[in-house]
Amino acid sequence: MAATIKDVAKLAGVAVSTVSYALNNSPKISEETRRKVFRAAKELNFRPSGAARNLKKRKTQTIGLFLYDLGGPFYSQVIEGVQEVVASHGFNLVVCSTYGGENSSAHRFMLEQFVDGAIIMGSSISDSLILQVASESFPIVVLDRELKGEYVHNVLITYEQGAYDAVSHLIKLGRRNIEFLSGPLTSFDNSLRYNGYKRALEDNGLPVPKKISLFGRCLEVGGYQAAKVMLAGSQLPDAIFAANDEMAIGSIRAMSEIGVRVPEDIAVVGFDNINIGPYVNPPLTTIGHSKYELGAIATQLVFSAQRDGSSILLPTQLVVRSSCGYKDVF
Amino acid sequence: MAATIKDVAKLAGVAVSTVSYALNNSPKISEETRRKVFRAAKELNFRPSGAARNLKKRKTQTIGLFLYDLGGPFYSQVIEGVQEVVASHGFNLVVCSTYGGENSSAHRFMLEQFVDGAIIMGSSISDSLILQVASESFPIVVLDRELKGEYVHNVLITYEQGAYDAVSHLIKLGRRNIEFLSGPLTSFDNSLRYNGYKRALEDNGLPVPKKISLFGRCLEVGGYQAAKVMLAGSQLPDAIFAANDEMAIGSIRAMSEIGVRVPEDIAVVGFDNINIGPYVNPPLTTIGHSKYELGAIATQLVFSAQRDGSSILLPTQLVVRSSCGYKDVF
DNA sequence: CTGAAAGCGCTAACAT
DNA sequence: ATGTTAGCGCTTTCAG
Repeated sequence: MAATIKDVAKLAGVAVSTVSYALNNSPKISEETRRKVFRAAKELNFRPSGAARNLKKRKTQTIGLFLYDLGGPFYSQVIEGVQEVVASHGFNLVVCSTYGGENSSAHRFMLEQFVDGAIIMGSSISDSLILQVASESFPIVVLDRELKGEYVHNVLITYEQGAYDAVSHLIKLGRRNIEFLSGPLTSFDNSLRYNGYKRALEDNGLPVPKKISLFGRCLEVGGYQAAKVMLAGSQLPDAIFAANDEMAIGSIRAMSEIGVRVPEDIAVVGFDNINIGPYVNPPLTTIGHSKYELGAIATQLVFSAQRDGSSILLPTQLVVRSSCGYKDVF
Repeated sequence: MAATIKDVAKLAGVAVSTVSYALNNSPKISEETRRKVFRAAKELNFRPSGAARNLKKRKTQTIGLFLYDLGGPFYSQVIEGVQEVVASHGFNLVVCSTYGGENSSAHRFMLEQFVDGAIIMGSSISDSLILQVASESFPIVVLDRELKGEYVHNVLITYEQGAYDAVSHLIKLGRRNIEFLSGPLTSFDNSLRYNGYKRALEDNGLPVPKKISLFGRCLEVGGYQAAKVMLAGSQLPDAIFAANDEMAIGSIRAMSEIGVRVPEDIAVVGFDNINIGPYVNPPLTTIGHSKYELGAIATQLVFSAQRDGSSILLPTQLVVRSSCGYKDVF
């Protein structure tokens, strides 16, 4: 049985309240008593119970970051941004998966108020749940959807514009037959990217293909498979705009396997500017945005404790490498 | 003020214990009462307090995964392995950074028994802390060091052998002057890799360079910088064995910048087989090990609840791509 | 400066 | 099948 504050009090010959004060460095306690208490605590190998403290204080001093999939090249940088500012506030950060729906750790943590605030990315926590639990004592910021409510903030990225820029770039380079490698249709991000794609085509008087290629989640294999079937078609596009870099990379792999040259035969633009980008062959032209900043700003919003939900928009920028052709650099 | 179980009891016109039983689906409760309770709970927007439950039950049903840096291509797969088996036990998973030493979330969580078990990777949680807190009710598994104690388990990878294999591969391919791109000297993993390197050289009657290249943590830039200075030296090696893939990739970047050809002039082997490996140019020959399995097995060990610390050793294998030359494939 | 005591919200005997 | 009640370990008035 682990020692409690009571045991420490007994050993030190003081009251429990004194122990509590001493351990929390309250100025009320004399140096001598404090030392006695610390000695006793060490001797008993005392470790305070976080659960008891949380219960009493009705706070946990921790922020939750809830993501669908904890791996993923995209997330790692936003995690860093979050981590940094959470730590600077002296809070703890837990990152949990939303995988598993109702039974996911993230769900339980939200419901059971294990955290004092949350940053949510990915759609597997429902709007209604978020609105239900958000409150002054539990601010929430969502990263990839528009959701209005008290104590819920949004930080968004100009994905639509980014997609528009990507496709415009392709068009400027002379590509005319540009196909979209899509992520899940239910994804807000994905639809934004599709919209930008469509608008760029229309603004340039190009027809919008009704067919879009789609293979499950935005993973490398998804891009690979989608490209495989695209390549098996009768008429090849001269460019691909992928909903994200991983899919773009997958598509490049599929093409190189059958000898289609990138960018000579087919140009490729990705989205997100993940770390691998510069290393693939050819180095990937893509749309970048600051993932670190996304995390950091979101976290600041959590701490801002504003009742009125704000909505922050972060820019994207085209990052030119060579997967669209050497005219890329101009 | 959020509703408590007491409020629910009052509204439903039953005792608090009845509410508790009902909400926890105890069979003791009649269907009718259960429904009444659920209705009341819903009406009050009742959410149970995890803190109170944890305090009462002295368990949290959550496992902590403590890593130094939550991003990193290496970790993502081990996280997946952990996530999966934690979920299959119906537990929650929190992943926290050990960054910040004593004040890191990970530290606090260990100390304040926020989790029922921990998986620790990276050395910033001290051996003594681990031994201090490990117990029947708090099993710990460490992933990258040997540490014996009750309720502490190790899962290790045959890094030494992997390094041996990597360097032997290089030697078989005719390379004689092989340099080691080292990670932090304090790192257990790194020293294992160095030992394997050294042993392979010795077994083949090759001299062991006293110089090793070293630039901070095992990151891409570290490899880049280390390679830069190496390349500035008078006598170039004909091969590089990097302590991990990221450094290997960084070194390749440094070389391609000044026109040193890989593998013609200098062959490169990495370590860890991270996801990017196949995409860099040239595709990286490396030493692989199953990171998913590492996480999954570690987690099973947490749940095994054995008093005697066990130590599991996972194998590595050479994965041949083309950064060591086309004779690679044989 | 220190001690006594009242809970925080829940669970689980135990009693009915 | 349901109610009463005693804590879990801590913080924090309030008294001294």
